Amino acid sequence: MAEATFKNINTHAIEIDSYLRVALSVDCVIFGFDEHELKILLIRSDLTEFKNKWTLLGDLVRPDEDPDKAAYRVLRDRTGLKNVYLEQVHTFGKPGRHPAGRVVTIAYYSLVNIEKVKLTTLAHELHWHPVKDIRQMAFDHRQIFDTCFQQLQTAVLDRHVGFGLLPPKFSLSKLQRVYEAILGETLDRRNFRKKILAMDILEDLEEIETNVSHRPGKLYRFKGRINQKFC
Amino acid sequence: MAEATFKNINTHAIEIDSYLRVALSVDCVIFGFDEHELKILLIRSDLTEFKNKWTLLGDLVRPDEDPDKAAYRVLRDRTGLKNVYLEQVHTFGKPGRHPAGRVVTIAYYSLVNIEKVKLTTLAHELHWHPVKDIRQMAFDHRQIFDTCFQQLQTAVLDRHVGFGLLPPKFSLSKLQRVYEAILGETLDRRNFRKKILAMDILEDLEEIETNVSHRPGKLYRFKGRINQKFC
DNA sequence: CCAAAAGTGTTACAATTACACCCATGA
DNA sequence: TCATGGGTGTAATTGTAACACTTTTGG
Repeated sequence: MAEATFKNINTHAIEIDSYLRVALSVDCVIFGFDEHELKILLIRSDLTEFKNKWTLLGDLVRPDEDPDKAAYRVLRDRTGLKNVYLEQVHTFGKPGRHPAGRVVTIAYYSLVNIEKVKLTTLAHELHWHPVKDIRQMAFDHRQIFDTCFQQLQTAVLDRHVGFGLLPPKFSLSKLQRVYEAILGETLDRRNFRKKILAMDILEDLEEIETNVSHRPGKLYRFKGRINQKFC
Repeated sequence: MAEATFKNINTHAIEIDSYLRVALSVDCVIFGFDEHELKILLIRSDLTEFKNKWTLLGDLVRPDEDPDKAAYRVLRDRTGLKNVYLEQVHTFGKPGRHPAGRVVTIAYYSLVNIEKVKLTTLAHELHWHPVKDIRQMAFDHRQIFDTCFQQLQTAVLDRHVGFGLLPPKFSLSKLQRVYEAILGETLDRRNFRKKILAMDILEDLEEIETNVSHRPGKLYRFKGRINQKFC
């Protein structure tokens, strides 16, 4: 079992043979919030193994590209957006997970303001899918989605990342709907407002909604960054 | 910017050129608990760039090896242990992080019962370091350690993973010392006991400590698995 | 004036914190 | 008998959960 010494990459200068290398990709679960519903952005695969199955947006990480940057690149290319919330979640690397050979993928989720997303191309039926309708997906993407969605549910309570799904100005009701969509449960309006306002993370813009056929809500802005992980 | 279509690995059958491949490693932050202190297992690097700096235990992931399995392999080879708590934390892949070229590493932390660890070889001064003494490390290993330690601090409260550091039978005081060592703060004894016992995750073994020069504590066993992620 | 959603406080309950004395053992 | 850590309960505080009516707007 244990030999006298281990030669490895942390302790010794070692040649990394080509056969030891793997392809590295990033896959992004891009969440958007459409009035009342959480959605993710998907395209169809053309691979014979997964013909017509839905897949996440991803790409190979380029030589000398930081994986985080690669994920931002995918987002920018697909949504036109630059300043979005992005968080690395988990790396999936089971052998056989990809028909093209050994492809290890780093999964990210990101939160975008869906109104700002201009889908510049609808190639491969790129479009938004309600989270509640997600069934089978290509590769292990269903598992990746599940992991990312769980992470989002934790993060919205712990770190209040939900603001990433909203425009800069929003009413408390919109914010509540975001929390409800992510958590999949309804929340008490008074308790929600109390809690959020007590956190002192919102700035009252002294403005109200317009063109709503009911009493307009006050508008707020999220103070500071959602967390340190912006690009 | 956005082209009409993107050819990528999720949608098209693509040749993965060799230059797109990277070396993939795993690095393990192996935590042990030595009476009153949290420690991690480190060795010294021989690489000229990091001569005599401390490094985590890691290795290249083998062709067709599941990264999780690779992490278990590293643990088994270095500690002789098989059934340990292991959790993937984050993947670090900044270009330039490793002098051998493009090496992307998946970081794990693991929790072992330090009494069971027989360091079969002391090559490269393999030994336990108090967490509080950790300073500089080779590569980006200091950052990896910080990330894993933070994760552990969250996990011990959320998922009570701390049991992984203890032998099967332990007293409540030992358990409390584990929590205190991980969190870096002292806890109230009565409140701690109340909380842990209320969770109904401990089995009273109807045994007591022996050979202690004070009133012996009752021994308990952790019911069920720490979480689903055992090997 | 009707429909729709905004705004607002109080009370009950649960969880957390703070805190001090006696007990069992080995030396 | 002394030193050491084990074992135990209660009261105060804080946080969470439940709950209903009035207001403002557009149609």
